[in-house]
Amino acid sequence: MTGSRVEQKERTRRAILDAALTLSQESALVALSLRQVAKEVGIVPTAFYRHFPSIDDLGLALVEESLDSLRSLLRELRQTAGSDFASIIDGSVDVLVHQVRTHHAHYLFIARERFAGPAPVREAINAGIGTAERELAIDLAHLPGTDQWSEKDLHVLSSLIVDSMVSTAERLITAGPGSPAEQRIAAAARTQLRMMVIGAMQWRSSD
Amino acid sequence: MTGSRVEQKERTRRAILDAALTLSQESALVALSLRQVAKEVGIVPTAFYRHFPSIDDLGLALVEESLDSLRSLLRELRQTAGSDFASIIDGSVDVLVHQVRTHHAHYLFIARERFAGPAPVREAINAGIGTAERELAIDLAHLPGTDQWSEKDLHVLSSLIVDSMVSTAERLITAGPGSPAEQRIAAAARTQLRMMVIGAMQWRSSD
DNA sequence: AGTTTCGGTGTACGACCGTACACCCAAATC
DNA sequence: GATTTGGGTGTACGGTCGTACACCGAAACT
Repeated sequence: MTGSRVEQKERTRRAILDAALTLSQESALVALSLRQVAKEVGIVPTAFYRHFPSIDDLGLALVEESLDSLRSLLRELRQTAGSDFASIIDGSVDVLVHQVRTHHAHYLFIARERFAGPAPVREAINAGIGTAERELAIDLAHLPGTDQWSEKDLHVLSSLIVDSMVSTAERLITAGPGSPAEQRIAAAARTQLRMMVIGAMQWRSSD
Repeated sequence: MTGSRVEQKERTRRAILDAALTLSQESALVALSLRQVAKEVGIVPTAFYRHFPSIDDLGLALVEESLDSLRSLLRELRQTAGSDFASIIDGSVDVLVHQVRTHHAHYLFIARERFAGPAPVREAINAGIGTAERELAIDLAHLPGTDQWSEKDLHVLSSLIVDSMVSTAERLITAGPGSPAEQRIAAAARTQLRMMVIGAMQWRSSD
């Protein structure tokens, strides 16, 4: 085993996080025991405390990690340029599908713990989604046609879009990466986004 | 204690279901122990088996009960008539808010267990939501303006609306019944539904 | 009236849980 | 080279878990 002491510690910490993420995929965070994680990692139960004060703190670290995936998704979405709405939508859905595929465990974790997790975990996740809605609202304000929208309406549209994306992500998770349903779900998400954009563009004029 | 033996048994069964629903509101179904439930009901742990073969079967019974609430919501929504779209939307959101208020525990249970519950529970819940989408699609087909929509597009719109309602319900749950946020969430839901309807009405003509 | 049925009781077992405590030993520090 | 540091070990404790088993007593049945 190579490496200095701090490298070794970091490696064990990572192993604990990975084991916890793997184990929490079947079942849930509340049903995760310190001893299960320790056994999976290959250390004795008490050694766990060298890295985390409690299982709850492990859970919180897992949320941070999963929210990192979410934030990278948002970053990638913002960079998804396109000449028209249609290509922006297509690109965004592609990004979503790809991200859910490559960070499947993280998004499954978020979906699971958003409502079922411990209170601090739930709050952290909902704060992350709230941030996504607020950032999207800012982006929407820079789009043509939303010049004289109220801030409230901007946020309502933003949360509508984010909700739809979250639902799509959840569907993608339960469908499983690479499944035949994946393409169907992606196609439906594109259509839904188009409908929403059309509705939004007509909004002020018919209000 | 009045009542025949079958009445008494039914009363205890109800007490078990109520206790389980109450206990599962903090934490989750997987973190629910037979002994906790028995203690809450006031019976000895082994007496539990006189009513359910296992905790999982209790969970399944709880899902059925919660899905009954969901079905009653759908029934009520279908009866929400109105002369125009605006009044149908307003009435529907009122029904949703009222249902989530009066059956708070059931909808919290559904939100929690939809992704975090045991596999049979998850499947039952998603089947219930799928049914809602299909029924809404049928209703949408009877509305003016959707004459020449494809079946697929009908279902895409239907799932968009249902997703939005589910998200609204989840928001209402976490906001808590009677909270100041409730009115804000309801108002946002109305706006979202209006945007979706506008988008849908323009759909074919711009496709 | 005698018998059966059955919801609820009480005890008991082994498995797993979190965690306190004393200990070991190699890397890091001096 | 002597000392300190700290990740990992092994044992041990009290608590909770699901569940098997024998038993009780009143309602239900014959």
